[in-house]
Amino acid sequence: MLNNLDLLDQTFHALADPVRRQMLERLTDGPASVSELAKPLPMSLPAVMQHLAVLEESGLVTTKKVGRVRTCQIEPDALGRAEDWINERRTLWSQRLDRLGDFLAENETGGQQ
Amino acid sequence: MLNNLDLLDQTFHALADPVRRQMLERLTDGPASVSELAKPLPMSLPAVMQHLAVLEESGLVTTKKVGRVRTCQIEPDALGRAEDWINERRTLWSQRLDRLGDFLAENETGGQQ
DNA sequence: TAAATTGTTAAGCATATGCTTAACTATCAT
DNA sequence: ATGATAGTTAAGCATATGCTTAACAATTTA
Repeated sequence: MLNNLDLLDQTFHALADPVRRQMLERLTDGPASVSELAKPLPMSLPAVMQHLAVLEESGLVTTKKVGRVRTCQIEPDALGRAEDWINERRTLWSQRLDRLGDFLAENETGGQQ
Repeated sequence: MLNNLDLLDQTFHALADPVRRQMLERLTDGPASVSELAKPLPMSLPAVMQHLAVLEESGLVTTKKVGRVRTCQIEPDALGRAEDWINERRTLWSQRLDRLGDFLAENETGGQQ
């Protein structure tokens, strides 16, 4: 539980917007320029740049400018942070439900209220 | 890609706040009342209720009121939605990186720029 | 060099978020 | 019935988000 938490905040926040998820899905097919990312989106270029900034701050995407073109690509490790938190919770939650199931089974002799 | 997406938005948004994650972590240990959830949090009860509302809307938490006490519990399946999206992306992303690695290896004969 | 392409910055604006306090309701205990 | 407990609702407020349009800058390309 480090300052790591702020990055988790930013990662989940970045993922919470369908436009940003769409951008990530596009980048799954390979690197893209800002304009390419913007093309399918129903908004101005500056708006796309702002979404891109959120993705960069979260670490989910990195970019590099060459000439006048900025190329964007995904950063798989960043997604790992969110994945780890969720997987850990899921494990604990299902364990808890299992124990609850056992408890209910053990007390099934009488009757359910 | 159904209306499912709105729920994904809500789920990731719910997870993007450290207070809400803390509430979820508390609920991992078992059901709790609203007051119990609020006790460790440095904010008013109404503020906690608002966070709870976000968690409920996302489906991550369900509640039930008995007498004057509202009991809250986690809903593992809801977390599965976020987990699935992330896991799918991670798989695709690492496949892409593998292909990229292969490509780089194949062209390693000459030299890297 | 002039024009087109690609991206960036700044300002403004409407709405959403995350809190607060105050007032209120419902239930339980005495 | 009185008071304490648990939760709820409403209003207000500061800040953050998600866009927009209007300049502006840096590269190509012609």
